[in-house]
Amino acid sequence: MVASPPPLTESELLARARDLAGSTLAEVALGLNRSVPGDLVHAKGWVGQTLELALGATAGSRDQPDFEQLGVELKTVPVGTGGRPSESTFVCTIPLLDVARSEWRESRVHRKLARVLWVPIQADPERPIAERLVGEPLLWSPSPEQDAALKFDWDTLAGLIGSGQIERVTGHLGAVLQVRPKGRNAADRRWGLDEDGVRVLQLPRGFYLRARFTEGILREHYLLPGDTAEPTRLRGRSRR
DNA sequence: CCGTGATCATTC
DNA sequence: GAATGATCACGG
Repeated sequence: MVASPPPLTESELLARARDLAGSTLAEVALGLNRSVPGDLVHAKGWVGQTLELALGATAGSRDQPDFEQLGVELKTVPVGTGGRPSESTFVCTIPLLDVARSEWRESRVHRKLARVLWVPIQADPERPIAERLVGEPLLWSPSPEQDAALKFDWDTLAGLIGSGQIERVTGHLGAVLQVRPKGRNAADRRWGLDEDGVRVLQLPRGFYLRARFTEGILREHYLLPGDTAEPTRLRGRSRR
């Protein structure tokens, strides 16, 4: 068995994803003739790319939905103990030169998040990559409230960047959406605009969903622990 | 060369 | 510990 052909419908995609739920990453990789890295230091995208292959995603690195035919984006999300996301979720890079002229409804963020297949992946650091489990998938579109929250942050952040105030845009801004570096390293540069509209080289950045926002998405669909109070268990104690 | 797949690792 | 800023591999 090798990579799957693209699914023809959302139902088919969802069915495939459900079939993978409960498998270990080693089992998924074995079916694809893929080896499993011992750690992710030099393979940070390995989990996402493996699931893309297993589910028949087609877009590669192009600025298109992973499942082009369906307009669906695939996102694996690492979850720790308690099933809560342990990382933010990368959405897309920011087109520094023309973000000023774009609008929310036409933005990359809006397009990417219009339809997302979330696949939680068990990712306790202690657990070897091979033994991590694939979780139950969730096919999601933003609720009106979620869309409004995303738009609010996007308007703010894109507005700052578009007006050349990118230096003021740190990871601290945004309730649900944030901007963080997204490049080869801190020396990487892309063309952007300064406050006078002059082309200047800037650190490339991307939009990310805060883990708390993703947690809310998962919580709508799954019953996550933590809803019930777990008052002071282990509070104030250190390990070992 | 750039965007996508993300997680790492240093700083709060 | 959590969050921000930095980093790594790959495909087209």
